[in-house]
Amino acid sequence: MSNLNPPVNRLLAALPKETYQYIFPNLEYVELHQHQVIYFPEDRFNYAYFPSHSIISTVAILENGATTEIGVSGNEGMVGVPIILDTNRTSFTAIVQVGGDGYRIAAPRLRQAMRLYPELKSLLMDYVQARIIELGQTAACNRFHSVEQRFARWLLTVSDSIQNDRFQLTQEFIAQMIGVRRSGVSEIASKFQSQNIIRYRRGKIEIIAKKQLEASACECYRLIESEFARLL
Amino acid sequence: MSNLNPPVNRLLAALPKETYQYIFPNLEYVELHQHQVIYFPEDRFNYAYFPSHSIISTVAILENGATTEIGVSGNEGMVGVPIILDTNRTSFTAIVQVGGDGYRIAAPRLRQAMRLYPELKSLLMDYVQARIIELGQTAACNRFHSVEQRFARWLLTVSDSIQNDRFQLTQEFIAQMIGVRRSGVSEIASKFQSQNIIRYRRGKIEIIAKKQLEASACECYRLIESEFARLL
DNA sequence: TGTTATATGTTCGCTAGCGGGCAGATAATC
DNA sequence: GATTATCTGCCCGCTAGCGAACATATAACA
Repeated sequence: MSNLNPPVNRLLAALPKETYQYIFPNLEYVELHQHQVIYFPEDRFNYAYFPSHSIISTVAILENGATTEIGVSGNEGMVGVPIILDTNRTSFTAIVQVGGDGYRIAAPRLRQAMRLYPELKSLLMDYVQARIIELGQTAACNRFHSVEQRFARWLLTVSDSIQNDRFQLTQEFIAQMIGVRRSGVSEIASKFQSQNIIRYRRGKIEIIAKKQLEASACECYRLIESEFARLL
Repeated sequence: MSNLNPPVNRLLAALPKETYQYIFPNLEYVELHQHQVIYFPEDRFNYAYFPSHSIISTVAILENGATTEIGVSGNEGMVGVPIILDTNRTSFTAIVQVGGDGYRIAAPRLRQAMRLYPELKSLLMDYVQARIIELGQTAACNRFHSVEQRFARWLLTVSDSIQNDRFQLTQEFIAQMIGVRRSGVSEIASKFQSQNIIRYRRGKIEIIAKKQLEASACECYRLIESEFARLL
């Protein structure tokens, strides 16, 4: 499933060599399976996850069952912000969106490492700030941007996160991520396909014209993308 | 304008006495005027603000000028999360929503105090976590809940933040906060008024049936409210 | 190979909320 | 008191997206 190519985790890779070398032996390699739930609301956070070839989504689930994604963590990021903040609680759900592999580290170890290595701590704090900007922008995006814009943004984000133009995702799942009806996704997907922007077939999607997809996406894509790029 | 009654800032008041007594002399009393901008996107954060009798909103402004509130800071909270995270940057705008008074502290001093007093640091980290939950829930709320639900939620939140059932806000301003047309607010407001839930008149609003307003609000109100209550 | 489960295509009626504009009411100002 | 600015009420045509259902195509499996 996962080609064990260069990118381990770009966030960790942004650390100074010495720090990285301290951290690395503390990491445990893990396979992440699509739709696997990393944590439920109110769960304790025992581990922080650093995806390598995989994506973990953080989603909010409302009382009526409606869901929407509020954060994406690929190999440019991590899952477990509450650990960084030393709080251990959340009200969201984290679920593997694109299966693959990654690394995890026990919460106490990560905290200890943050105490020992100020660069790690400041990197992770910057990461939290980037996630906050992502969240705020997503709130506005959900309010004002069309399904087409959000779908385009989302495809681009996923593609960036795994650094691959192909991935496996059903329209049903995508619909839950952007918080719309499946048939809404279906309509836009077939539109994009007819414009030769994407190609897809039963859960396999390929982006073939990234530029045009960017033109269809809302400003949120660029803004958030640049926010994470700044970190790395 | 501001009745200098008990509540200074409930977040700070949640600190142990000794810590609070250290912090307090570092605070500068400030008047906050309605619509005053505390910071613009990309501004440096020179001060953290702790509202007393006032509310500061954090809003996202899109390229087309559309605005929506992504966080509310009354006397249960503060403005300047990036200072806590030691990052000093944001992409949002903070604006005084309800004028009154508050306290501010220079960013370096706050950081120094956080180093000296672990309780302060952990309180503020918990606060950041609460704000993150508020943000994520707001993102979902913006996606799924009706204008009526969001308006009701918003009125309740404002009322809680200043601990007062009356406040001064025009429909135009409210519309910008919840990200809808002014006439949308107008319609729901007159509906609530006819149901004897609120009373209003040219920018003065009064909640007269909080219970019923809660029934009209979405789950987000309770969830976020309990999140902040946990802190204090 | 036939059967079943899963993924996608498509349609239809419906409504919340938009954009925009105009009129009336109340405050503020001169 | 007269004038001007601000705030609210109301209305209309319009559309994006919903909910729900049904049909078809493809993959998985017995």
